[in-house]
Amino acid sequence: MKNPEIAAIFFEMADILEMKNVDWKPMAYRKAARAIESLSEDVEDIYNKGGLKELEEIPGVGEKIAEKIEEFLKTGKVKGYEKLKKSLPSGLSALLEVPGLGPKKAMALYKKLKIKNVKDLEKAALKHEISKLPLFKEKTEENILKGLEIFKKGKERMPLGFALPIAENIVESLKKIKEVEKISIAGSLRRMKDTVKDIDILVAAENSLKVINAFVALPNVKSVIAKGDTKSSVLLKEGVQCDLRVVPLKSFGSAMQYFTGSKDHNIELRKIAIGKKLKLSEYGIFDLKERQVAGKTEEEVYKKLGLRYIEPELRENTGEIDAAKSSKPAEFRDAGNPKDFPEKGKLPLLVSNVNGDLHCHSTYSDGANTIEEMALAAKKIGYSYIAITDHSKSEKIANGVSEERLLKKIEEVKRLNKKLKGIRVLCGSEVNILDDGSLDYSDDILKKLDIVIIAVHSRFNMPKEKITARLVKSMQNPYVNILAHPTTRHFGKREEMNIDFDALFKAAKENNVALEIDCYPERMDLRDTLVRKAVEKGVKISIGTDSHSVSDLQFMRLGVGIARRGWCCKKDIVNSYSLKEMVKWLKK
DNA sequence: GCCGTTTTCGGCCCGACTGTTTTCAGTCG
Repeated sequence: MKNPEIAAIFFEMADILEMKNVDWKPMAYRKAARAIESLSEDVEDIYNKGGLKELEEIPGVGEKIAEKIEEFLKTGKVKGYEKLKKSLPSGLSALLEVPGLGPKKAMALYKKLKIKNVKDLEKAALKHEISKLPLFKEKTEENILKGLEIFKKGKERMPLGFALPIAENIVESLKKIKEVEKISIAGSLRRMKDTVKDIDILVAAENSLKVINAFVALPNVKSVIAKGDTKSSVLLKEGVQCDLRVVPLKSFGSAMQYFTGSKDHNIELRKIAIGKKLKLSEYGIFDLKERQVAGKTEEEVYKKLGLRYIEPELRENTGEIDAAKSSKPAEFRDAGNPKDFPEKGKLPLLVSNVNGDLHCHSTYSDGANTIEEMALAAKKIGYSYIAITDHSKSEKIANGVSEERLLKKIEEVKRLNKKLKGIRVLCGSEVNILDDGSLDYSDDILKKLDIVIIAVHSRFNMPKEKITARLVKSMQNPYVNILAHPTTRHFGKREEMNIDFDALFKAAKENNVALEIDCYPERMDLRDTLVRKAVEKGVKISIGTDSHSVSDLQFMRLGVGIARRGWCCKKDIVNSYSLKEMVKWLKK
């Protein structure tokens, strides 16, 4: 997968061009980079399929950028990029990643103080050399030091599952202020992106200053980055930045729309507004005479632009705006006709909840709670069923279950199902996929289980053909129901395995094996864009929490968010089935 | 450099905060 590498080149080209004071090109390169970054398909596959023409189908990629991609794929280099890089010292463009430093200041620092990288910058700031410059005073120097702190901390994005509770706590605290009329999480957090750079919170209030003052005084605020009349940014002790914005109630809808993003989605909406001789901003939709014609609710904003309401998870400018132009209501994806859905010009009616959890551990392997405790917790959530899928025998480090203990577990689950009312325990296992694609238990054992999940837990770095063949073979076993965390990525630890996804999806469909969205915050695997591709091909998805304790069961909402970002309807998600439908599906 | 139901040329989203300024440039989201 060369997409991240290619996107990085274009991002850096944009940075360098910006420092050289070139207009518009940086914007163009960044737009293309963002588009390439969020593609589910490998750019190389796209090129092999249809050459330059096919590359130009990527939004933001035109003739010139397509040629550069071709050049990279053929030679591993982009001459234009090498030339740009040589024109400035290496490391200089990294200065732009320091909050508060943009192209202008970075260039001035380079020219006047020969600051070539982040290290030089820190040295100069600590020696108070920067404040001696004409354009930079003490305050600027202080801010650069603050920016350096954020730069060091904020290099990695925070997983959604960590950021969401932090944001919810802040919302709960601010709700107690009587001036707060409305409050909501916005930004990529509201769009349920798997990782976030910061936390955005929006408040409707007349007296904005009271709210801002309360915000910066919250106990988990480490330092204040900016504080104005309607807007403030702070660094939280948890190591993530949090932005608060306060608007009047009459603008709350358009502000929600604006601060939810994504950036590309918003730009498209503003273009639509201009086409209708309107202006869209966070304060509302305005006509030529600056009269507000919409903005109190988000629904109103989309309606005024001639669009159906678009769920936050879909707002990535990847076809949702065209789909929302249709007069047709959103619809369930038709499971019998996957090729044509979602029908062009139609929004999907997104999945919103599930009936059970199909990936959980108990004290039989490495879980913290007994099967009964897990079952009762699932019942409390309102589920109809829960699958207890402990590790198989070769997963020694996680107390993998021997055949003998597995037979005992089957008996225990039978007893429990007689005792428990209102929840059905499915006895299963998360079975290791061995190097050659065979499974860790014999078929004789597997057929005794209610549900079989399979997963890779070793040898992640096989070449593409080998890992793909391994996965395909494992899915061909007739007792297998779900492939868990298909790519085995782990934020900050492990990249996705090198898989031929077309082959994977084909095998999943042919063998009626669901692909899992593992909800563990560091995994979130399968990722959103691949989920979308999978369901477009008619592959079923299972959302599993991979719970190792009762409290982990709450991760389900994270996986549901990813499913929604993957345009999943109820019919695409196997654990939205009723117990009866589930039992039928498990029989294959 | 990209893009087109006003355009193949001439546009390119819009507004807040900060610092060093007496009206604005730079940066951010």
